[in-house]
Amino acid sequence: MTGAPVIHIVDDDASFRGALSRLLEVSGYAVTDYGSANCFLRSIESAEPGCILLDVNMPSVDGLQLQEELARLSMRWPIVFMSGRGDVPTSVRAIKAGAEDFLLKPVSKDALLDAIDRALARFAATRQQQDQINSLRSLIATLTPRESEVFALMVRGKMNKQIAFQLGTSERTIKAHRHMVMEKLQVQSFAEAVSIAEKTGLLASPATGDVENP
Amino acid sequence: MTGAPVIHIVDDDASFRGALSRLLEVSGYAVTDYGSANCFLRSIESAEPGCILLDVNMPSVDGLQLQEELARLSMRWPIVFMSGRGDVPTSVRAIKAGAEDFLLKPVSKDALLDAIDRALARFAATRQQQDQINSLRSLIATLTPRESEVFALMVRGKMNKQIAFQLGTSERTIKAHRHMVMEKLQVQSFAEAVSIAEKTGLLASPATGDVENP
DNA sequence: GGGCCTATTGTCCTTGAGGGCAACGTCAGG
DNA sequence: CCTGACGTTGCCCTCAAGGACAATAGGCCC
Repeated sequence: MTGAPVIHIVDDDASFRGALSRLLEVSGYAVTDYGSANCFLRSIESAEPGCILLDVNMPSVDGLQLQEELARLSMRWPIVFMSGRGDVPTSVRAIKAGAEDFLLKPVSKDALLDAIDRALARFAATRQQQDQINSLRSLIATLTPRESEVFALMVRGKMNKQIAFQLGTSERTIKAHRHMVMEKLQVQSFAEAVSIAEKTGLLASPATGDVENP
Repeated sequence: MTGAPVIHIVDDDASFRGALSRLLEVSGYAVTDYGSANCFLRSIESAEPGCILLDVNMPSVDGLQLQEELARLSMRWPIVFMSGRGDVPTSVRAIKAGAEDFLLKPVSKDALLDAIDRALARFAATRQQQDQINSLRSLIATLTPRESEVFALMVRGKMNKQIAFQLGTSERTIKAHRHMVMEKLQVQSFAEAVSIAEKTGLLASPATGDVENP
């Protein structure tokens, strides 16, 4: 099922959509197509991840609006726009919003395949690093509230005794929590723990009620 | 001198350039202007940092070429393009290469000031984080070659004895180097050292001849 | 040759981190 | 009422990290 990434075509012109589908399929891509933005949005939950070939001018919800909606849903799949009468402001807006490319109809086959390749490459790269962050976050999610507090303080370089004081408990307890943190995060060294905190943005957030070390 | 950021106008049309300069000056900006891309490139070393208002269509070196050249020089100042007869592919290329905006002549005053404000805001944000990275890198630059090796290994969670073995020296020596590293990086805790390594991309680079810990 | 920096190393001692073992109290579920 | 997860803590022991004090050796500049 989740083998190769899928190319999702969204265009209200059925004949164009069909032609495009066939073109991409013979080029070896997996393709699905939708006649409208709403149609795509409805099936988005079950859709295979991949990139989107999106027509700008569509009735009801146009391409840019769909792009906005996807951003709101945190669906950051790469988008390649296609437009018949492309104007500069529209293309600028699309690209600034993160579109991979903005092609003018009639679309040259080479340009299209090139854009799709770049989109898929970006997709792969993004997904890989996103997966990594997510797996780290899921590890962190297994920490109990108390362990999270200890984690946040230890990766800021606080000593056990300082953490104990700040949390109003004993050093031995902190050691116990710390042990659990290392175990749950599946790291062997303190350095790795700090690295995880850094990658997941934990160190960027404000120190929770930090008291400067005397 | 280095007070407010400067807006650098690059356009071959002298009258347009003049009008733009006056407009921006009365709006309270510091402005310099250049009649060609080469003219700008010649004075770039001594130029005040800021953003660039760049005409696309110029003889000899056009706006996009200047953008490329600046990227090659790692001059990542925000660029606002202006073009008389803007076409979609050109604008797409400019934005994809990182331009802040792409405006069509005649440029509306509001749109221009808005784009400039965004460009300057981005400039400030970028510069701030860049300055932070640079100051960290300059700290790292004070490390001797040997200290750098030790630093790279310690932030990967290696124990002193492992580092000593790998570098063919004694544990005591590593302790001495480690001490110097902490001092030169001006950090009190090991966690901060790891954090610096992470921020400066040191942890992303391949482990130098890493030997797995038995 | 003398002075200074870098790298190196040793010994001794202190402190911090971490683990083993054992135990206690609370609170939510079953 | 029993169980299990969570938070808690004491005692003791080991090992790693770090500082103090001291010393050696190679290079480089004056």
